[in-house]
Amino acid sequence: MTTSTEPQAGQFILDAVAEDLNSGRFQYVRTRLPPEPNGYMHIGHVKAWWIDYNTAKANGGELYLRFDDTNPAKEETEYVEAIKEDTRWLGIHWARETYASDYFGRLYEWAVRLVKKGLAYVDDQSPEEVSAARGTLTEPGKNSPFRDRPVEENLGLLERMKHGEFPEGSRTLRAKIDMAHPNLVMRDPVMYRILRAPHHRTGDTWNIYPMYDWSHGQNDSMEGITHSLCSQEYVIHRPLYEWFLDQLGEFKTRQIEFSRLNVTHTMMSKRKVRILVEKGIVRGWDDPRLTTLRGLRRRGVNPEAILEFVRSVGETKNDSWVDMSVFEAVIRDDLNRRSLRRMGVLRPVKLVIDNYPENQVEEFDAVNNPEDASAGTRKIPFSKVVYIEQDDVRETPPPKYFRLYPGNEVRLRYAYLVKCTGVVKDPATGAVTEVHCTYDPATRSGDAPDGRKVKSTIHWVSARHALEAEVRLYEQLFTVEQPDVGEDVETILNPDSLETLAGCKLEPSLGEAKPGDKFQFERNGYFCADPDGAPGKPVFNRTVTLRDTWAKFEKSGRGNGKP
RNA sequence: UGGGGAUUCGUCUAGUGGUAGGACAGCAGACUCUGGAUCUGUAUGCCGAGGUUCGAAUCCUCGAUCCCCAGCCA
Repeated sequence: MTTSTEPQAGQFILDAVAEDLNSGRFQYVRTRLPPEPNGYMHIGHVKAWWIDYNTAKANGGELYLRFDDTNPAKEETEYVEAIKEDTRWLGIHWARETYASDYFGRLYEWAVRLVKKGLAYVDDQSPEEVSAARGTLTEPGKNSPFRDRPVEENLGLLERMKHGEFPEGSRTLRAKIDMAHPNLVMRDPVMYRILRAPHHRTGDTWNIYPMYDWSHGQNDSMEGITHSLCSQEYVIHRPLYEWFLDQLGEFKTRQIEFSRLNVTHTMMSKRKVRILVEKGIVRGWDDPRLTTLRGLRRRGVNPEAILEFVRSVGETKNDSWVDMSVFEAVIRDDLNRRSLRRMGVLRPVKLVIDNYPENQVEEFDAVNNPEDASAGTRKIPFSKVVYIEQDDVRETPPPKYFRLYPGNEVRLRYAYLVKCTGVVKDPATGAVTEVHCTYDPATRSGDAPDGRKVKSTIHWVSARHALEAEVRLYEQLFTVEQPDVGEDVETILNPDSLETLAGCKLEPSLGEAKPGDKFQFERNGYFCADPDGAPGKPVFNRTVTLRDTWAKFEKSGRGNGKP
């Protein structure tokens, strides 16, 4: 990315890491991506992943990909593969792929050490009893009646829990810390619970599984992770992670927190995206209206743009909502530089050039990418009847409208100047069904010999050469800036988030587009071929529109003749 | 009401005792065979009140507001 060399916003993590290196606390840097394989990645994850990746890379360190698979009831191999694929697509490379479950055996030994030190105990209370005894935000909790069980008894019970002798939920192993601690996380947190679900990697080996709070920090320590970078919600867990490692006397990772990414008009949580998928509000986890990585990919967003976006919003501890327009601006910038230009008419109306020879066909050279001379040129065919956008014609033009209307002359891009001579309307609806014009043969791909100028250039596709296509236009899924998906999702959905256009007319070369190929349809926006298309029958997704000052002008009310 | 985190243009974000800067969004204009891109100009901000200081977004005091925590989720 051209902008990557600019000064970065939010460097406090890099500063902290540099401090640790200078002070000698660590001699190297190692970070980790800690996904739970229970769903697909979204753009919110990318911020965390970029920070982990960049922090390691900037310090000549390495990045581990560690799947947090401590809850077999929710996790599946399918998601492991999907996360790896998405991560590769992003261009993030990991040095090692590990799993929390790789350490189940060693973690159990560490737990036994804590039991032997009298710092953990088996609790026979039911989940309800544990909850009731936890106290509240303002009142201390009560000690479990099993809290002072002798070490030998705890050891025996823990062993029997592991061997599957007790039903789910009947017992837990808890750290013995302080039931009156003002930080609720420290009130004898559960370390192991009994779970009978088969694990996607360890099968039926285990009957007890570690809680995240018991597993995560220990895994970091075992892997020699120097910096555990995570979101703000884990600030209150840090004292617990440090307590475990202090009691164990093991390698101590430094945890640094930052705020998670929120983007307006979209929603990040896996749980809530699942609701949208299950309710059929979107067509799947890869619906182009979603900000999942698969959705963004299908929509036509390049991974480089996603990374540039999360880089550019910086890293702080502030709660924040980044405006979707910032993301769109980054997407446009990326696509503008690399997309091939093509002509595509989305809402076609026929333009008949009355003085053009009936069966004549000409070819014009068109520039593939004005931002990149090496992209070259192509030929586009021209004939007597072409399609133009309905929006490029008005029978009676509003103020400042420079396109086609009776008596006005415009340029057909790369072709001739044409002057509108009249429109044909459907008598029933009053809609313009055909437009007539005459062309000036002396203006072929150049200025008029008499030096006259036109104020507008419009795109077109030759009718007899046109390729028919379906085009899907997307807008924001939600009408509110900060959507919260609950039972009333319907009330905040944008009814126009998807508009499917059939019978769009594209220049013939687009027939060869393969799924994922991206183009700028001139004057319309950026489009990406969808896997639903077939050879000769393409389907395109609109990734993002071009900036459209005319649309803005018209929408503001100043372009429609109103004062 | 316990503990913890946070607060700089509309939105993100720099600034760490010496002219509050950038990006996006907005507005105005230039240029243009994409009303795109590009370029120029412009308005808007330090949560509040005291204090320290020649000088405070920055240091101190008091207050306000928002967010997180009462899963055998991560």
